Amino acid sequence: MTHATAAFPESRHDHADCVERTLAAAERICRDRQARLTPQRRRVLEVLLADHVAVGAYEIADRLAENGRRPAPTIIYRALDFLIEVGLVHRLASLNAFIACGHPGSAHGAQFLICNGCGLVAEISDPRLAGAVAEAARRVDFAVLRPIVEITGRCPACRPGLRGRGDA
Amino acid sequence: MTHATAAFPESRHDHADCVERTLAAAERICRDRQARLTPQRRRVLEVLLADHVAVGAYEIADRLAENGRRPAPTIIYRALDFLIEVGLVHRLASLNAFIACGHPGSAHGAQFLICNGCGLVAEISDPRLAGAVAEAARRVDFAVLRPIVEITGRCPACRPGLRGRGDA
DNA sequence: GGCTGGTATGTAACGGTATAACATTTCGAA
DNA sequence: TTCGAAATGTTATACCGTTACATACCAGCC
Ligand SMILES: [Zn+2]
Ligand SMILES: [Zn+2]
Ligand SMILES: [Zn+2]
Ligand SMILES: [Zn+2]
Repeated sequence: MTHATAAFPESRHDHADCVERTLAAAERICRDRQARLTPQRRRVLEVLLADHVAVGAYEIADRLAENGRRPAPTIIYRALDFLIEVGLVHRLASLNAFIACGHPGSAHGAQFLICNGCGLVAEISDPRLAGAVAEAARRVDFAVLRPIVEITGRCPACRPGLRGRGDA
Repeated sequence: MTHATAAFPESRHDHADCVERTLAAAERICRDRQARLTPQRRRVLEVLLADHVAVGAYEIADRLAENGRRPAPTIIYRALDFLIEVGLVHRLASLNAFIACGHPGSAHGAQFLICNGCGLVAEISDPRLAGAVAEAARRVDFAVLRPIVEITGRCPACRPGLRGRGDA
């Protein structure tokens, strides 16, 4: 099992590198799109990259306040709109919160596993799940525009009876 | 194609009967559970049954205001909590709104197709889709508690190039 | 009947989420 | 340099949902 495919980032994964690579990708994606990753927008993205947990807009404002003035909600929402538009951030409807995209750049259907123990959010892109959604819609002649799949539950680390995965 | 299995209620379906049967089922379900379907709660359910569209809590209050005083939000939310608890109502996270359950009584995983043209919401209970969710979670060792599947799109009636379904 | 405790309803205030409307600044291209 | 578009800033407001506490209703029991 490689790190890249693990749905839940291991606690020991090199998060500094994780952040750095995502920011580099963000810069590249925005350049390619001729979209401007301004300092504001970048700061919002950095907040979301700080950990693999969904963060609300007001919480983002609070964190940005730590070095400077607290931006008004509208500032945050505009930055988020931009980041979502270019595919760097996803909104989690069930949490009213936002999270950095786990694999930006490639067009992808995303589904989310949300741990209600530690708050970790895993973004998966499961073609079979996406296919099942498409198929269910097709069966009733429904044209899909925006499929939302958000699964709340418990991540492996937050289960009491946690046993090894057999690869240790 | 029978009415009972059509995901999107045909405009010509006998909605009065649809409401009546659901209310009867609601009475029975509450009796079985020794839960009290009080007039308040029943009125909220009736608002949600008025059509197959999701309704927000404040909108429910507005509609109840038409015959009497407008109940405070907390009244509405308490009724909704009750109705959700006994399985008569679902909450749609992506709309911050509520809808009457399409097939109350039987335990069922539900997925929702939400038309952004007419607002109609179809509740489906697709075992293959539910299975795909369970399988995707299992693959990453995630214990599912509450799977949310809400698919926004266009219902057959709201598509411009609508062609017959072959059964007309 | 009258107590009593649990359930349901009523009321007021508040907190969290998101947008509207409008002013100002920044930036890149002509 | 001028100009228009994009981005940011400011204020106010709308919408969604909860907290805290008071009151009313409805058993079962004395
Ligand atoms: Zn993504
Ligand atoms: Zn966890
Ligand atoms: Zn109906
Ligand atoms: Zn429609």
